[in-house]
Amino acid sequence: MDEQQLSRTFAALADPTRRDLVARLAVGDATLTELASSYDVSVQAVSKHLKVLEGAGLVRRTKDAQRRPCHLEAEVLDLMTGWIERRRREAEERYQRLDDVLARMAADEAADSDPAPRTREGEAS
Amino acid sequence: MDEQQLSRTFAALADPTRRDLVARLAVGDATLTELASSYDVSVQAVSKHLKVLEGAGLVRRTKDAQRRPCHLEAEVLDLMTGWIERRRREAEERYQRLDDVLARMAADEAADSDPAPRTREGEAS
DNA sequence: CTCTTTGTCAACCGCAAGGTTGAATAAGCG
DNA sequence: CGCTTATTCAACCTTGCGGTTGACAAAGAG
Repeated sequence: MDEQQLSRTFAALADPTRRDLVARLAVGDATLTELASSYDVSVQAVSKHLKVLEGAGLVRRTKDAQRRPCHLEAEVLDLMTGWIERRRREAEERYQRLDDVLARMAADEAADSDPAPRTREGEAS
Repeated sequence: MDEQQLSRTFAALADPTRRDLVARLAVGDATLTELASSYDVSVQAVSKHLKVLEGAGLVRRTKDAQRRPCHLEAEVLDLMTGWIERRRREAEERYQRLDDVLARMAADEAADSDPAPRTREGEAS
């Protein structure tokens, strides 16, 4: 059910401006106008970006008079790295399994039953 | 300059179907129809998804007769984790710095009754 | 050669993303 | 109080995404 959370977080970081905002906030909190001054888009656009980051749980906006300092909520990033590392590990395991190599050879043999030159099934020439 | 690469990779994984495809391919290579059978969308839609993943460098399609096995290129994932971990570390460092706590206190004080609101570290690094 | 399997290409649709401008709200400042 | 600053809300526009259907290419299988 945190699939949505994952989607939102990945989508949030898919935008270069938003990534830059996160990078900027990783260093220190900042307000909208402070942040917006770094980009050539309107303040409203940056506000929207921040709202997206907020929706992804990556940013929390606190209240201070009429300005609203943004704070990076870095723990959410662990959700992503968790997901990624899992796939990474699975792929690694698979790569190292002997069964896999054998299965690959069998599959090749089934595909074209000739004495094939075995490197990897990849580059067809 | 691999900003684009990052954007493409994050965007690719922002879609739940695509994430599932990656998860599926992390376990083992598969063809289009094999993969498509798991989802309730058309084969063409899945093909598009694979093309996106391919564009992000996450998948490589090899040729085998009329079918095209898909293989996960897991190293690209490291690009993301690299970026993420960097921000994570920066945020962590910042959190642990004493200066930061002091600045926070000063900022709080500034909010209440303040003569010198210039305590925030700007865009130094 | 014909038929079936596997996958791609092309055109189209609905919708949300990212951007704009313009007006509105909220809170310190003179 | 009225003005300025900081932020948001609302309407609108253009693009791209994820999906569809329909036609087409390529390569085994009969």
